[in-house]
Amino acid sequence: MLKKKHYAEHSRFYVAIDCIIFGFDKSTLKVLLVKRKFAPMKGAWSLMGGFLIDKESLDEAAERILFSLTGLNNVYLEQLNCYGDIGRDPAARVISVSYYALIKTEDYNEELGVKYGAKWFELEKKPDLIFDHNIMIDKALSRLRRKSRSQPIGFNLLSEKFTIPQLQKLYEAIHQVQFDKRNFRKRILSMHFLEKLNEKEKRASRKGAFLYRFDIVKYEEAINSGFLFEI
Amino acid sequence: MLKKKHYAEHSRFYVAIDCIIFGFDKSTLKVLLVKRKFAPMKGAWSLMGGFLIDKESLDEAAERILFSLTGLNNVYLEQLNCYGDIGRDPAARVISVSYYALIKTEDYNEELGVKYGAKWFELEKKPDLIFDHNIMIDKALSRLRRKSRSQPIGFNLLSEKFTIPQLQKLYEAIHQVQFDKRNFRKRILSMHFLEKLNEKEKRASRKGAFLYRFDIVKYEEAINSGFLFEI
DNA sequence: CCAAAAGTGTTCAGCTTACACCCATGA
DNA sequence: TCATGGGTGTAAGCTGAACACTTTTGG
Repeated sequence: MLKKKHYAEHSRFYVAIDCIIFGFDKSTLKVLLVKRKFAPMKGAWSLMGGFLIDKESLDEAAERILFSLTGLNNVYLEQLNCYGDIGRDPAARVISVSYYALIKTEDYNEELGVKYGAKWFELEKKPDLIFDHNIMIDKALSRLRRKSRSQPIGFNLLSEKFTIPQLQKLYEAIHQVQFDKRNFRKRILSMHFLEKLNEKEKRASRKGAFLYRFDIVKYEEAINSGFLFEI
Repeated sequence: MLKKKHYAEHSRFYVAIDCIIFGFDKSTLKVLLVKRKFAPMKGAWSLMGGFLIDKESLDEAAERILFSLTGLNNVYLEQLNCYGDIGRDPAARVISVSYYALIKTEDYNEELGVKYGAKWFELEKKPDLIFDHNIMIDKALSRLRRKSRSQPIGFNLLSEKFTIPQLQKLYEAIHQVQFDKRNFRKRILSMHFLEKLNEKEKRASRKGAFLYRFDIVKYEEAINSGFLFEI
């Protein structure tokens, strides 16, 4: 069998997945980190990760690893980069594929994370991480910033129902800028894919703010008729 | 040794690199494909690829593989995605990392490519490729389109010296749109990082067009003082 | 002298930005 | 009644898009 011989000549490598898990809490963007449970760098802060197994694709591996920490399925999850420098993991040659996830912090079950020593960190206050995980987070943040401007992925970080001020705070946290609230509301509502509900959120103010819902059907319709999302 | 045990439990995988090599020829964007030399799918068209070896990083592997086909070093090369679906290569489980390269077709040595059966294809006229290589090209093209609008990577596809009409044709080929030549020239020259030379390119017209050179120093200066490249 | 590509300014519309005051409510 | 955040409209400046004629020169 020529083909088997051709493949068999080559080396094989451990392949791992590392997940950058973003969450949003009132007004700050956070990342979920875990305490590493085995050597090398045991006890250090790291991204949640795990090794690829034979019976799953990369995307499936990322879903499995995300689920094992958060208990969440059907989460926004996107592949980022592949890291393969020779010494990146001092214990063995490991090729690692990074994914980032956007989750609703309210859905995240604190209890489950305990066994991994998981903790949310504001991005500016995160500890130094093992290997190239700091770089992974930097790149994930760049991607989130870029992509959230041209695609409505930010909604994955909010609850189903949210107010316009909450949405504005989210974009301000992601992009580290301040927006004028009149202009922001005008821009977002002019896109006509937020459905206004007859409910108010009253935790943040005495007056209360109307709740909205992202209407994916209207969004798709708009996109198909040439509309461009842009924040 | 606990750590060794932990790693050794896991499977290892073949890791490959596939290169999407873009070139630009007068007015069309092209991709360089090769005839596959071994089973499975022997004789079919594919991207240039190769297996990762122990002593090199992913980037080094991509450089080596690109060099083996084109004889070129110091080429614009950027990692794209990682492909790991279970059946993507029917012969074995292979995790493949795609890279795209932007080369100057004038530098490419036709002779070297012969041994791989390499051939340039216009994107619309390319044959069907093996495995997921068609998807890899689609994604590479999306990335090239997006990135060439906000970063001056397009110049990697032109010779050192080029005319404004050549540059315009390049952007028209990448983005599949027509630009108004007055607006295009105005926009590109207002950025002040093209150096006008005292030479004319006279192959394309009787009048001849002035040659320009991309001045990376001026470009960096502009970027550092807040300028945003945008086409 | 003519064909073929290079080169050159201005105008208008639409979008982005800046900006200040009233409203509703719980404590 | 007052403090707090929610909600609203308009004007000015700027940017992007549309548009036509002259220049050069080899054949």
